[in-house]
Amino acid sequence: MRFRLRFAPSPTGFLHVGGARTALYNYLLARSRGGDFILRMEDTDKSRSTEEAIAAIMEDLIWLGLDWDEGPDKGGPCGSYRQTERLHLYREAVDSLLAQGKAYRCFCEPGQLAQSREKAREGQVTPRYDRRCLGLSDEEVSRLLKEGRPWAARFRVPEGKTVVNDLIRGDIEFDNSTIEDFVMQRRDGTATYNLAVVVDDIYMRITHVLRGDDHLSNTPKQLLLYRALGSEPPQFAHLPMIVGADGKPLSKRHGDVAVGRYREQGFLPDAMINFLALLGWSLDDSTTIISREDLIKHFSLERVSSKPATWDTDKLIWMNQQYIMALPEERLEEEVVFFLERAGLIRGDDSQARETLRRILPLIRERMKLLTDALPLTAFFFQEVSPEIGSLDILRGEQARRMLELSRLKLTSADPFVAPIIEEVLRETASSLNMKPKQAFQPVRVAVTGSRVSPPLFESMEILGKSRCLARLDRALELAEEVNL
RNA sequence: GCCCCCAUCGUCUAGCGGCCUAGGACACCGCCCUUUCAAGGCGGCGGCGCGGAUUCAAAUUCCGCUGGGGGCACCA
Repeated sequence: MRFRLRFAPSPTGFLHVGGARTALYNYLLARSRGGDFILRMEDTDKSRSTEEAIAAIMEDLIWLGLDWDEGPDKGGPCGSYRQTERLHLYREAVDSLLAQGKAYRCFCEPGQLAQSREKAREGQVTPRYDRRCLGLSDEEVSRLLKEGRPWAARFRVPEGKTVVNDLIRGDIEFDNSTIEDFVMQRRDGTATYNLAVVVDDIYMRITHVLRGDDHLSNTPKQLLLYRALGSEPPQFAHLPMIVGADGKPLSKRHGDVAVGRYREQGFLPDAMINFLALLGWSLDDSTTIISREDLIKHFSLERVSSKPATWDTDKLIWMNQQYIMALPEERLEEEVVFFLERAGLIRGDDSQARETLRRILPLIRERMKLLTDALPLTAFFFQEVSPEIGSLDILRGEQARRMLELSRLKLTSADPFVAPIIEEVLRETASSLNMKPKQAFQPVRVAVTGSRVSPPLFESMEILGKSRCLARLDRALELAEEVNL
């Protein structure tokens, strides 16, 4: 049997990291078994679903490298991949269930139902539909229908027990008496989530459903529906939720939850995938960095944890740094150019700037945790600097002034103006002034880079070039004058 | 109130009865290297929620408790 899995988000917002992990696990299982990965939009909630959200979700999935075989944008053999375009299928299912007596029409007013539900809650009683419309006679039903009274279709939950055979948790038994006759079709004729997923998954021949834990208690309802519709249900696996530090489901309160936000902050998709994969799954007792290929090769449900995982941005950051350090030169350049260009520091088609950047990259790559870290580390190459407020005091004092003055003078005759020579000159200067290297180089660093934290000084100076270095030393000298007043 | 899930260092986890004086990674703290910051090296801190039971032997099995979470919609 060919594995067919799907990711079915409701397009009411951006792709959430939890959703991304669900998508990833579905993707990995499909790919590891040579199956299909399908994208389907659960947009039956018309009031909250938007086209922008559909586009945004697809964009984020593409960024993550989770490509699908069938989906709203590329179609496929199983009809439309948006629920709003499959309404007729749900209607047919309801009609058939109605005809078989496995479902019935409910004419109750939603408002009234909500009211009695409230009352039940207050009375600390389990709220459940009282099946009052199940008792309606055929005559009454046709009379109400003739009157044009709106109705919803409820599924008639049979007696007995329903067991969910979860691939991660094992068998979970539910007593059907704890399940109410749920609505499958609203009075406006649209299908409800439980009906729509089941019909779609049957129709799309989905073999495995991997989804969040929060759907576990919906599963028996869906199992009942499969049975009533005469279909073999897929295999289910409920993934533990991703939670915040307080153990509550991850939400905006905990920080960024939108995949797009991580992209903007300079995270690499590969790092994100690696991190997400390990949030609930492990290969063995020691693997932390694992490639997509290996993920596909080794992913299995048996090694998925059943315990909720806490989102840990620190670990994601560390992982991102690992990926930045391992990125091939050209790739790193591309990624960094994107951010530098966006910040207005360079133009992507400026070949001279690109050349400079290529020389800087080796100096900064192990200093970057995020791609955006390249900005403060490279800005001084592309624009004039004025020492930050916090660094001004480095220029203060007689020692600093003399170091700047002397090195300015000696550097004039440094030829060629390359790192080893620059270093030699500066070290000699420092020792002639009886200064420790650390103490002596900081003023120079601030003068040249504008900051007390920078890429390696001598190499940076070489790349910057002699004239600009001398000019910056001059400026710093002037500044030092002012600071000392 | 009812149903369901979960429980190893602060965090992600390994562990599927003896290999565990519980292993790895992140974070944290030292030290080394060092022109700043990183990177790197070395070392350290730190955990089986509690109580029963089974067994020669339990982190590992069973039961109870406690704690956390999810669900109980004409939302998905």
